[in-house]
Amino acid sequence: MSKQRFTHHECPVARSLDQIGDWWTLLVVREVMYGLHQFNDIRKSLGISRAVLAARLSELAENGILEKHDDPADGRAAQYRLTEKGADLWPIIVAMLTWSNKHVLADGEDVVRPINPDTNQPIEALCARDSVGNVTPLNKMVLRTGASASPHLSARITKAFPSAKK
Amino acid sequence: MSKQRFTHHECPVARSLDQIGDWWTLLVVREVMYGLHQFNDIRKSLGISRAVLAARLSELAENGILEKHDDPADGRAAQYRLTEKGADLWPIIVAMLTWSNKHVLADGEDVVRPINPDTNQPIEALCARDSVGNVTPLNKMVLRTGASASPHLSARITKAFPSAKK
DNA sequence: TATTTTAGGTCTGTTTACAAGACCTTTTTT
DNA sequence: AAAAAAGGTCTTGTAAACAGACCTAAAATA
Repeated sequence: MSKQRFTHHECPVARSLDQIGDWWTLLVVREVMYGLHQFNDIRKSLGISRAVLAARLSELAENGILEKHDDPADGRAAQYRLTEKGADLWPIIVAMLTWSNKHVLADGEDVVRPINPDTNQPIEALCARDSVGNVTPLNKMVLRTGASASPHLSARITKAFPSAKK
Repeated sequence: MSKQRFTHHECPVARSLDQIGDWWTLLVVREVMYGLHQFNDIRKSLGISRAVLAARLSELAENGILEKHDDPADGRAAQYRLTEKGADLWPIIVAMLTWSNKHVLADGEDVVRPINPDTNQPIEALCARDSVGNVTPLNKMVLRTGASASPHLSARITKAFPSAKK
């Protein structure tokens, strides 16, 4: 059987992994975020093979995460740009960066840190703003199922997050 | 040549993908977060093959994301529990959930939403708290390299985030 | 007690994905 | 006109994912 896809999964996390869960995909997105827009620049920076990069780029374009444009200055070259959907992957990248800085890198290693440009201070933790403007730490946050959830998933989530009463 | 690993990469994002970048890994973590702790429960819920789940669980344990405990009530069973490092993956899961709800799910589909339990309101956006307590939206945040960064990476990040002056 | 079921794996054969590098086409530079 | 470069595709070898059979120890059942 072919590699499983998660499109049929109910959980939104699984369905996002279907689009960005590949080993290389988020790294390609990161390279574009960091300012590389051409095939060969991305390829050299990542050390990825041509065939795999071509496949990833075309999947990312199919999924509306990147757009391929003609380079106005060079008829051979293409320009890969993030769509809004692609730019919205930023919080995921930042969350991974924060986790990695805390748990993966060696003690004292200081490679890249997220910074609040207003205060010039390093970011300490991610948090969440709700629809009335309140801010809460992420670890206090809970999940609740909505109208599209199956009874089975609703039961699981309710059990896992008992404090999220309706 | 074997599948590439990202351990040797400089970027923390790549190095986190080395531990959690596999198709199945984050889904296994999510299942444990949602309250499944036994091998067969996770396997049935995900529809993953036995061999692949065993491999993922043992990698997750090697990387200190899960711990395998004996079930005190059943000598056959094992209990997989998140470590602090594993529990700290929560922001990544939430970021993916938020992105998926906005960009992957169909319009009007409402499966699982993050909720602020204090106000009972849905989460609208992720943000970041810096070391002096200021909160800033994630899309304003910038990156800055630290002492361990190579000149090459420093140049790239500085160019990509010109507003993050030293 | 003997048998069956269950938990948690490992093993096998097949299919797919990834890797390096050769090759190709179009456009640009020399 | 020739060479180089951009952005691929194609080929071949290796590694990993898949389904399902098989295995061992513990628990439940007859």
